[in-house]
Order: sequence, then structure tokens, then C-alpha cells
Amino acid sequence: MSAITDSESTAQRIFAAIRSIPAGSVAAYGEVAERAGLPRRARLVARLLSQRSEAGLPWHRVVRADGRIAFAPGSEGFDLQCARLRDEGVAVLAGRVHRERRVATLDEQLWGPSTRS
DNA sequence: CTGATGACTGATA
DNA sequence: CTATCAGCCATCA
Repeated sequence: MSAITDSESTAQRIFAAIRSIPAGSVAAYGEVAERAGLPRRARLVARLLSQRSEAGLPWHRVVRADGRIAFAPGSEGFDLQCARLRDEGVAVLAGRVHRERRVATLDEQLWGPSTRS
């Protein structure tokens, strides 16, 4: 059988986490890493996207923790990510996504933004 | 081994 | 608000 390395299974978990981001929403690198079971591996997620990104992977839904596009303004990646997000109905102003468009925590998805009785 | 780099993050000024 | 610093982790010279 194939010898699946830890790195590959890790990568698959990260890709799965990214795919789990609903269209019209975005998540931070740190959030993706955490949901993939890799806390504090935000840079690993970034490096993975940079080197091994897959076809069909909604990488454009991954932004920085502050909602900003990770690419430099004016770069190809920036322009492409911005366009694809807007295509999904996400407002991107000054290279930034509004806070409410973020998929904060898993808890928030399950419990809702204002479950406080 | 050390040091630099990167699609990062949080704290501080 | 922006600018800088330190922490973090994987890879490379």
C-alpha cells in the first residue's frame, strides 16, 4: 500500500479544513490550522498553499487574522483572490474583508453569533 | 550547526 | 489608524 507520510495526511487535513469554509465566508490561516488540528501552524498553512495548492481548492477564502488579503496589494494573487471573493458575494474593501464575513470559531458556527440568552 | 525567509499572529508604542 | 517587535514553525543556504 501507499506509504502516506505524516506530512501528507497533515496537508490533507489542512485542505479539508479549507474546503469546509462555506462559500461567501472567509477564515484566517490560524483558524484553518486550528480546525486541522494544528494549533499555531498558520505559517504552515500559508506555506502549503504557496507550494502545494490544489485545483478546486477555495484558497481564496483564507485570509489573515485581521481579515486582510495575505498578498501584497496590486499583485496577481491579491487581484485574483479579491475577484473570486467578490464573485461569492464577499465585500472586499481596501484589500480587507469585513469582520462579519469571517468564519470565526467553530463554536460560533454551531451556536450562532448571538446565542447568549 | 547558525541565520534568513515566509500567502502568519499578537502585543506594544 | 500605522509601525515595530517578538514568537512561532518549516525549509533552505
